Amino acid sequence: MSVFRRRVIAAVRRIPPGRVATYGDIADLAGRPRASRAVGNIMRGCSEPGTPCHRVIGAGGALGGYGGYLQVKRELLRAEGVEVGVARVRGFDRLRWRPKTTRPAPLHV
DNA sequence: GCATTGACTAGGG
DNA sequence: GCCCTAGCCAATG
Repeated sequence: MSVFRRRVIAAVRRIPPGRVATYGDIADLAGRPRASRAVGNIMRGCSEPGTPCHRVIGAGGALGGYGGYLQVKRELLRAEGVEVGVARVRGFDRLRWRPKTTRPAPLHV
């Protein structure tokens, strides 16, 4: 267990329900803005329990890989109120979790 | 300890 | 608007 890894997990757990964050965002929270790939590598298989890895998506609203669990990920996001297309998150820019701004709710649709 | 891989990102064609 | 290439970082073999 590396420090970076635990920080990544902590960042993911900080994502509020109904919100999503990109690997780059998680990496930034972990202190490595360019470690987006490493973030995905760490979450390989969602090692840590209680970690809403389904809220972690790719840049531009792309769900990313997630193997065959892509369907599950989409269902989980939809269950939280996040509209997900075939392979893209709708309103991603609105639902994107911003730790610095921490918007409680999306403004003007 | 070195080399390869991987749920990625941004830029160019 | 989609596909390919280059870059970056950590984990794994």
